[in-house]
This record gives sequence, structure tokens and C-alpha cells, in this order.
Amino acid sequence: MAVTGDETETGHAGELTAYQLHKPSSSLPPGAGTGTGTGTNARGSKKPVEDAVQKRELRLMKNREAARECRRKKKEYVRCLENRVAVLENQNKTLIEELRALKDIYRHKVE
DNA sequence: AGATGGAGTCGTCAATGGAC
DNA sequence: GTCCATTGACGACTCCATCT
Repeated sequence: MAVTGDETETGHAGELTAYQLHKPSSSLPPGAGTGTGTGTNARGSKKPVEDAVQKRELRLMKNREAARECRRKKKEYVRCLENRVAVLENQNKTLIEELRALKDIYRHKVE
């Protein structure tokens, strides 16, 4: 559980961190990182480098969303499990009480 | 007041499985 | 075989509590 409730909009969400800016991007095609020099071609058609960069950005964006959704679902799942545990614990308590009462009744009968 | 550690969140990468 | 969605793992970062 978070100490405070302010999960969203705090921290570094939404802006580039030093880590993001400097992290080596292994999945980038060779030469796509700097955007200088390589990949220039005739005008008109989209440069392959630009295309690759755009593709990468799209992929990152989609994966970012997917990760968010994945975490949301996981949290929901855990919440459900915790709920279920609480319910079952209650049931268990009730059954134990019931058993105790029945045993009492039986004991009085045989005595 | 500053250092430190723990807990939580986020973005990214990489592996994987399913659909086509 | 390729594409895409999902998810575990990792590092970066923030916030808060506690210690010195």
C-alpha cells in the first residue's frame, strides 16, 4: 500500500527523466539514434530513419499503455484475492462457532 | 537539516504465446 | 514467419519515516 494516496500525476510521469534521455536504446536500428547524417534520401518519400523513429515511438507508447493496463489488472486481481480471503476467513470462523455449538449440544445429550 | 532505507510507481526491454 | 498483446524483470525516480 502506498503511504499516501497521490499515485498519479506525481513523480516523473509524463516527462523525460535523465534515465530515459541517456538510456541506450538497443532496439533502435543502427544510425537511428542521432538523426544526423544517416538516412537522408531523396525528398518526397519518408526517410527510413524517421520511419524507424516513429515506429519505435509508437511501439513505446503502446507498451507504456499496456504496462499500465497490466498493472491495473494485477492490482484488481490481488484486491479480489484479498477480498476472497476475508470472506473465507469469516466463513471459517462461523463454521468453527457452529461446530463448537453442535458439540456442546451433543455433549449435553449424552450426559 | 541531511543521510539512509523501504515501499511504491513508472517506463523500457525482452521473452513468450496466440492469431493471422 | 510475422505481428501484436501481455507480462516479468530491471533500473530510475519519488515520497515518507527514521536515524544521526
